[in-house]
Amino acid sequence: MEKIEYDAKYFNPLHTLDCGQIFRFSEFGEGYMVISGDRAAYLHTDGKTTVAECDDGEYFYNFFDLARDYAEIIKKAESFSVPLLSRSCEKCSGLRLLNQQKEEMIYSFIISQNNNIPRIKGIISRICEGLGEKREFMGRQYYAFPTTDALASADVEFFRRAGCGYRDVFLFETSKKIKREGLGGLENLNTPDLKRALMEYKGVGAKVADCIALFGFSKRDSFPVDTWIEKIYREDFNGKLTDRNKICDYFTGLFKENSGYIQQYLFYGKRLNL
DNA sequence: GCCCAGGAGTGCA
DNA sequence: TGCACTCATGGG
Repeated sequence: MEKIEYDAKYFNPLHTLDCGQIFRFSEFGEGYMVISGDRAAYLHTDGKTTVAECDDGEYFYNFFDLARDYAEIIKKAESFSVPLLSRSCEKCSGLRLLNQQKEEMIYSFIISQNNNIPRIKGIISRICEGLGEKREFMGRQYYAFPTTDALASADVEFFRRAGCGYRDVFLFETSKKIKREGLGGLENLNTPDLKRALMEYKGVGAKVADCIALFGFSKRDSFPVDTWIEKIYREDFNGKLTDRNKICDYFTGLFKENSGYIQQYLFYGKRLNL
């Protein structure tokens, strides 16, 4: 077991896990058990130091984005002098963006469309239980995210039974496309090209593509626009546009390479009613 | 019963 | 291109 320690001011387990970027975690011990792909980690903090315990330290060091200097990002974010953003930076400075698994993000965010977070978590969990390998971590059982082949072997009814609703066909077709083509063609694309390529998947529109690019491909110049961001745009930026694509262009033009980080601070801050 | 949830596909003007 | 309609499902 490896142990990673980090200053809690810039690594808060709750804020990092609860902000809507990840759906596979649960309360465990004094903190949380976090699952990514087929790996697990135990994340906890005493308020001074945050600790991640895991079998693969290198993987989770990257997963938790620990090479990135968040003090720098927050300083930049506060320079925009947007009250909501500054309040969020102050209270949620420990929110880190995760570097997650590409395939897992594609499925997760297709499921997320027109859906709520508790239900999304339940659906993903049932898909993993149905098709993923059983594993154990620190005495607790969990299921790995299914392999490409396992997902492609499932029929439409499997996804329906997992509670996906009308998204069952999207997931079914996505599984076939990934098995057929792999994800290699999505490597080394710039963000606009990646976004276009992701939107070739059924059930992936602009917003979902931005989430996959941001969390799965570490494209921090992405800025997903959902119902909450629309609300923030109107109420906190006095914006008048209604077209989500144009709202996205507005924010990425403003925040540039820090768009993704700032989007999360805004999104989470608004949801916490800061 | 209603409305909403980290929206997107489809058809029609 | 723009816009309305529809799509399961669970929670408040």
